[in-house]
Amino acid sequence: MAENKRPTIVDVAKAAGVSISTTSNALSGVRRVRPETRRRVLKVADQLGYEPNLIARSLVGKRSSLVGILMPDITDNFLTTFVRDVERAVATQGLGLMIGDSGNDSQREERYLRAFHDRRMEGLLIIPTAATDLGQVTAIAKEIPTVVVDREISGWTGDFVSCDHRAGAEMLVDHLVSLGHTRIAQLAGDKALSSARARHAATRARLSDHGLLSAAESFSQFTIEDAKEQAAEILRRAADFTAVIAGDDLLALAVVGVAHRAGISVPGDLSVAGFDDIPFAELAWPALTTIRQPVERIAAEATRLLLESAGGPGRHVLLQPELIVRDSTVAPRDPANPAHT
Amino acid sequence: MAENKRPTIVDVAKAAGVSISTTSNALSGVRRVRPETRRRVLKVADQLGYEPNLIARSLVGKRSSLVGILMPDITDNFLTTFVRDVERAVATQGLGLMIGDSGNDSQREERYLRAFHDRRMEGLLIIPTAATDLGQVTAIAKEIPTVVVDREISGWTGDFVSCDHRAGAEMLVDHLVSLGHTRIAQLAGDKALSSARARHAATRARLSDHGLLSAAESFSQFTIEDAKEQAAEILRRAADFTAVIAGDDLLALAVVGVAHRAGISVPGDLSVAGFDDIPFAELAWPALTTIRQPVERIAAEATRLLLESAGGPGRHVLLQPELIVRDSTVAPRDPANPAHT
DNA sequence: GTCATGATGTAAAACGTTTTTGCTAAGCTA
DNA sequence: TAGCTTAGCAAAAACGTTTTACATCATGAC
Repeated sequence: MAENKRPTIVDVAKAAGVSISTTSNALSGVRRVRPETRRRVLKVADQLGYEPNLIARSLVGKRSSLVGILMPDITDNFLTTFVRDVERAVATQGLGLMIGDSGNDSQREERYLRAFHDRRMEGLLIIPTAATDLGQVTAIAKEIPTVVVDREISGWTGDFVSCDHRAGAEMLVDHLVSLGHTRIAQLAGDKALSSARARHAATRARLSDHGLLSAAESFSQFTIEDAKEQAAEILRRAADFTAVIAGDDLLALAVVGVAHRAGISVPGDLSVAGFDDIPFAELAWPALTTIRQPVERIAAEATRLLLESAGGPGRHVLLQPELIVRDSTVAPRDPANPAHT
Repeated sequence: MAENKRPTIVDVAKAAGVSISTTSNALSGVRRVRPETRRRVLKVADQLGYEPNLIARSLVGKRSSLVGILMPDITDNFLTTFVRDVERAVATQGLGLMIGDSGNDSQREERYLRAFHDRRMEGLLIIPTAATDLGQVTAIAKEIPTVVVDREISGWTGDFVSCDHRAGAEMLVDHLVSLGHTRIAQLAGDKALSSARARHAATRARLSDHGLLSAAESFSQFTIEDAKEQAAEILRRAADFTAVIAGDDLLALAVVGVAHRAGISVPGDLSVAGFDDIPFAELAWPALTTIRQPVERIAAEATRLLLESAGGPGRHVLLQPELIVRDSTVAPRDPANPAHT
């Protein structure tokens, strides 16, 4: 099988009767070559089926043309969409995307970070966990443009882009209050995550702006098991509320499911609102009122920062979310006397 | 910033007072060096913070240590899980995963295939679309170990791994029939996809084995919009069935939603079954009866084939799915006289 | 006629590894 | 003592590009 070795640039050069450098220039167009020569080289390259070796190019150019993304769980529907949009964004720049899913394991997180470093990634997108090693990230960020997305790493001074979680939480509270709800419970997300904390705190603060208190509060991981458990828990513990604000759509859907099973109808007896606007929010029954994160813009901004790589002080980009009102939130039947008790 | 250039192996060699080759050998352990020398090299490398450049290593070793995965839509929950499991599997081999999401666009599919080829991937996993270019894939497969997953490309003679769609469909039919259903409709997936076709044909055949005919049949893309539309359509067109077998969980969930909105209760008036067992199947209300694909094993087998790369005739691996009975399927109220008409 | 200039091309260096080959000294056999 | 193996290390080739530094020649300005 010696004959089907891939042709290299020297094969092309030989066949075209010119030097390697001329071949390179003819192919890349970085320097002028005589049109006739150029045509000949191109033709020969085509005939031979020459394809430049990107690895060799990377070595000399010091550009791997690869960006890496590190995240705790790609099956989280928000992250899935984000990955898709990032991939689309970097692809238009001729870059590839290498993914690292740590599964919330800090050891694997460290391994991926090291791997990204060794592979000389051109940029890194990091969706941190609570355990993300600030020191390691900061060290790597000195050599590789790095932007942290969605959640903060405490102490991080580099680029950061995220949706305005606070604003989203406020929209949700305002929406429910305007519908007439006064007893609102909160099933917040993992309090170890800055995004979940921000939503939780903002919800609470906005409630108090309206002169209200959380009717009940609970926290949950963003996993299906825990979501179901905590949803059941909050419905059991306190029953005198007419609406639930969930930390994300997964939690909201869990609340809906558990409520139904308990004979509480949504939205009749209980309004439920989520966060993220994952694809299933629209499909679910009832369709979920939620806050839509501008995922595509987050992806676009993140890759933009990556490629511009100012090097100056950390830039913070906060993107505005949008309230999507669907069927899971309605006015309470009788605010003073909820039906499901 | 000249001082924080990354140290190379020659820096280490100089600092340790040995040759480059000795340094390389001491580091990699591929050839014996005197223990004392080895220790010195290791110590110096550590002090300097030396990290080998994987790109250079790739160039000489002709191994990119990267595998690529090409798929039509990563936001499809089945594929998301698959990607996660593949990533985990290749990571244990020290390999990275580069993703390509074609968004069902054949032009982008071709571009990705070319990019994977140029980057000298060590292996390729392909989840094809109806438009996947057999010629291109076959050509690339001559140089890069390639395995096609989940759906067939007609004419493909290489490695292939998939769940046994036929068996899954049969389980579903048997399950519904054993519950007492005799009028079963089918909302099949995209008929351009071999997997969806296989499920559809097997469902039909098994029904006929039981002496039954499809009460209604319809096809849908695996997108939310079309799913909703086709679900509504099939419920409108014919109402004399007591169960629906959907092409996947997304479609099943769409049927559930549309049915509820139309005042048809699931599973009271209508049983619904899906396929894939995506995470939401369990969370939904009612929890979805479905066929669980052995995603993790599919991922494991696919990467195994990739790395073993027999080179012989194409190997076919068919993995057995599992019936997961949940709440969305029950015995029909009155088989002869469905309640929802 | 000389000299700068621009167009075109080549040779060689560089990128950072791994691997092959060669060299030296020491140990062993006969 | 000659010959042979082996351990340990070094030198250099190789991987396939891009880029830099020259070389050549024609052109036009003065």
